[in-house]
Amino acid sequence: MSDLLERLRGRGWRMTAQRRVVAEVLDGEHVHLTADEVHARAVAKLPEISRATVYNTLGELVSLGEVLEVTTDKRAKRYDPNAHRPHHHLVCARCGAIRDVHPNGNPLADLPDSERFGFTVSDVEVTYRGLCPDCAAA
Amino acid sequence: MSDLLERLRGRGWRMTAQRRVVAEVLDGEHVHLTADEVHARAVAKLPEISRATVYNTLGELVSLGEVLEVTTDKRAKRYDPNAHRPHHHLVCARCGAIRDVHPNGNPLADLPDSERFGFTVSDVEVTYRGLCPDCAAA
DNA sequence: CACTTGACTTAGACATTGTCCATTGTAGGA
DNA sequence: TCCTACAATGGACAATGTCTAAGTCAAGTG
Repeated sequence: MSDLLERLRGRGWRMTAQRRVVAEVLDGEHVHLTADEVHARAVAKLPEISRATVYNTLGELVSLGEVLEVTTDKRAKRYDPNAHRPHHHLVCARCGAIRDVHPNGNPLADLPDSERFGFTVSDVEVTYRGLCPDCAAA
Repeated sequence: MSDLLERLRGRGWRMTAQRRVVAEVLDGEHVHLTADEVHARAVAKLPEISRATVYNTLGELVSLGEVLEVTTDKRAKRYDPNAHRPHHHLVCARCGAIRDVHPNGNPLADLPDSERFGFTVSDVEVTYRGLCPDCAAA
């Protein structure tokens, strides 16, 4: 177990069995799960956990900055527990596989003031698209 | 009217009243509409057009490369008629306003081979997030 | 340790967005 | 004009996410 639970407790998070389970699911597998996948794994550990609680908890973890929301495709949002190491994503256009990638350079610096329209720009999200080796072969 | 309809006809697109209306809606307003907003505007011009047809037509326009799908938020996909000038997006995290932006550099070149995992990378989508002037003031 | 309080959880109804299918209509060529 | 394949319709269905009212429980207090 990581220090995720410790950090949350330190922030005054009320610790419940449900929240612990959700945090454990995210912490245990470094893949990009949908909310429903998180729920399915949580149910395996705590059968009576409800969908609403999973959604609530995920939303809170996102607000706290412990987890990132990734919306690569039209379907469900995915949750990325790797929030403390900035990174971007590479998505297979056919099968939807997702890899974390670390491009060179800083895209934030590439947006000149003249293109900011007065916005306070705080974040960039880069999604590379292509075909994974398996789909390219097929 | 632009040459969008001409291009489509030239590609062997069967021209129907419904498709013309959808194309006109996208062509007329250079904003980023959701599928439902497109449908609403289409209904204003052709009351009996169905939702399924709008979805089908939008999907075809995307396949043809005449329109881009943008998924900036958790909600609906948006459709960007500005498919022929490559650009990226700047989104207000609070109100969802979207602007087209043209950053310097080429993010595709910033992804080293060692970070491509054998993928055939063909496209990049960059989404800047922040607060628009109105939301920053509030 | 028991009490108290307000935050947390639950179940399920509801909302939104998108897809599918069988039927009906029609564009465009012969 | 007539045919035929392609397109449109509308309504059911699916997937994802949100909300609410009522019950439950973590954690601080005495």
